[in-house]
Amino acid sequence: MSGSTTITMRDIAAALGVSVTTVSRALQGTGRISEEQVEKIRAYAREHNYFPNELAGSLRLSRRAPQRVIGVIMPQIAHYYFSTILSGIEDEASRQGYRIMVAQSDESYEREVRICQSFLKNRVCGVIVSQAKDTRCYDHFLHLQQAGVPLVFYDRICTGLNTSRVVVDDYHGAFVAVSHLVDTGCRRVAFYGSPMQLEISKNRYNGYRDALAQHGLHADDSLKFECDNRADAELLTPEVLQRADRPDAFFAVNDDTAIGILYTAKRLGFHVPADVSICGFTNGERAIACEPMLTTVEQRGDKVGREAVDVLVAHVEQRIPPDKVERRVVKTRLIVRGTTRGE
Amino acid sequence: MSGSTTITMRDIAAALGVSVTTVSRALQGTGRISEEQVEKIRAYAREHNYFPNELAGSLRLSRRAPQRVIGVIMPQIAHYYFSTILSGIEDEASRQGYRIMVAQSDESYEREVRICQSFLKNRVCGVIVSQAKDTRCYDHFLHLQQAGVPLVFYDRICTGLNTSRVVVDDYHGAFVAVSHLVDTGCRRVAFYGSPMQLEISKNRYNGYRDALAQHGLHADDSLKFECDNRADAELLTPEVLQRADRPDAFFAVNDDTAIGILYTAKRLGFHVPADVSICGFTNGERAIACEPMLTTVEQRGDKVGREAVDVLVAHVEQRIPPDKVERRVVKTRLIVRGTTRGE
DNA sequence: TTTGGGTGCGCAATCGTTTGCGCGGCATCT
DNA sequence: AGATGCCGCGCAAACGATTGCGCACCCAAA
Repeated sequence: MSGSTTITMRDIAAALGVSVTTVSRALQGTGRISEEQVEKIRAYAREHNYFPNELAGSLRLSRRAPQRVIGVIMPQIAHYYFSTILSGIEDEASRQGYRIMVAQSDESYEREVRICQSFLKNRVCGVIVSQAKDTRCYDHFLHLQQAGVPLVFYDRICTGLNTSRVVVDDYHGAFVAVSHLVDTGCRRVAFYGSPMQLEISKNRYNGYRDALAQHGLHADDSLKFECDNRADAELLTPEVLQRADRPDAFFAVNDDTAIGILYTAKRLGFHVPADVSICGFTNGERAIACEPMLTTVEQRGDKVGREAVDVLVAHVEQRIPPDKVERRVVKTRLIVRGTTRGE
Repeated sequence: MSGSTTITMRDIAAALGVSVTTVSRALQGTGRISEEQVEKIRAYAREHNYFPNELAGSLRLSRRAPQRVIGVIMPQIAHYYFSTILSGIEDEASRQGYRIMVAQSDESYEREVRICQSFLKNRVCGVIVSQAKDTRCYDHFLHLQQAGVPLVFYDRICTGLNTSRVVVDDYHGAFVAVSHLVDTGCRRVAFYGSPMQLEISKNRYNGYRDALAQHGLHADDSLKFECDNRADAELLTPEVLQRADRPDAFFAVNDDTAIGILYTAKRLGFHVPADVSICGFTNGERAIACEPMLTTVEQRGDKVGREAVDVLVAHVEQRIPPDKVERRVVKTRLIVRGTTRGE
């Protein structure tokens, strides 16, 4: 076969001596066409593996029904949490008959803007986005909205814009985790978090603080640190553990940081969890690769992705009006393992 | 603004009292239009943030130039190696001016077929795919080829089809890893691999066997096991280590399995690497989360992704004819860490 | 005054599909 | 026999953008 491009309805019509209209109606079963013709046309189409050109359809209907493609923007793809979210997005989108177009911003504002433009050009029907760290201006998101493209944020919410969003229950996750630490005998719990501008960090700190308060303890500011990766944790932890008023537990903003604390503590001769308890956040692959395995707050990325698609599709299909914002919260769950004492 | 859909050239033309043709030429700078008009039209377009409808363009040019969207099929997205590949794909595609449409087959043949159909409907210009484990029939891939859509396989190559492909150098990776084990004093190296139907497994086994042979050792069949995940490794390893002729080293097909061996060995009282050396394959997140850290063969997913896009785009842009297959191999590299003895 | 060339712009067709409307033929009812 | 209704099908417009062709105008040269 040298004919390398897909055939069109016109080709079928010509071959069978009927009009394009008849072919169209025969293929989609609408309209009054004789059984005989329908059979013949469908057979021919199957034979030459005809596929309708969605572009043409979407173009024609562009005013009424947009094409079923969702744009997805992520700061990075090769990252445990984001890749589980993406998996959830793909799964749910697929289930609802949508395809996804994916792009990573790489934490760059410029790339984010360019991605939005290309999504607009490609006529996606909606966009699911977690914004880049250095995004301060929201015009590109506004343009999408003005063009009638619904927007749903996840994980990193855009504080400057009031749109639908899906997040995990950071406050509750932190609250339960820290409660567990205190319940198992810890009295001085250190907090290793990201910069406080981030919603996530703020919420987790509040959960931490309130859990302590509920148990009659207070959050000691000298135990609150800005540290959210393993390398920094390995630099910071020795001095923290060598203080006279050293903590007997650590609550870290992610598993990576927690593992940095874990190995540093072990290297310094502390026993985990006998001397020091540690709790992370995420429950990624690493959490069960370390020794002892990490107690951590499970954050179901796949559910976040699914919910995001669900909200977005509801907007696209006008079951939720554009101006109404929907906020969904995915529950977190504490997974107790070896870095904290059993109850 | 209640006008929620993007404006078209017709809108601009109407507003400014010129023809659509003029607008088109003014915007893309082609044709003889007065400076004055060009300015006016561009200003208006910018003002109302006009974006060309790519669908219309692609439709018009469908016979000549396809739209710049690449379809990507993965068995699963939430997986370390695949997500790094996807990241590489996105990066390179973006750099070359393409967007990607991503779908996961979830290892299901039926889903794979449906994905191919929807890619055909959406008129992607090419497809990058790693096939599902239970795919035996290749018709859906053939349909893509017949429709003139170039195909590039990565990781899991389709043995029934002679297409362009990108793989990592499994043989060499295994050869170097096993050589390292022997060089550091190991004499009986066990092989934990996937079923031998898979190319990957076959190649890694051959590298293992030849490395032993080169050092005057021979591959003992009683040390070859079908075991490629942590749970199985934890079940299998105790009996292997309690044999009289037990191995003094393990070469595993992935990090997950290697970590299963590592912790099982430690639990049984063996010292790693003094008594038992272990080497994995992938160099994922887990490799540095375990203790001691894992010696492993680095497999650069991002490079695989980049190369795949590069080959595909060359096909799409006809720099490589459709019938010529291009095979690219991405180099692997041994990363020596704590589970093997230093040299 | 005619010819010629250049400039600024519009007409209309094209891509592949869907769909409102209408046309001719046949059967049925009055 | 004339009126009515249904059946099977085709015409043509529409979606948004691009482009070959040609029209009208102006200015200069003959």
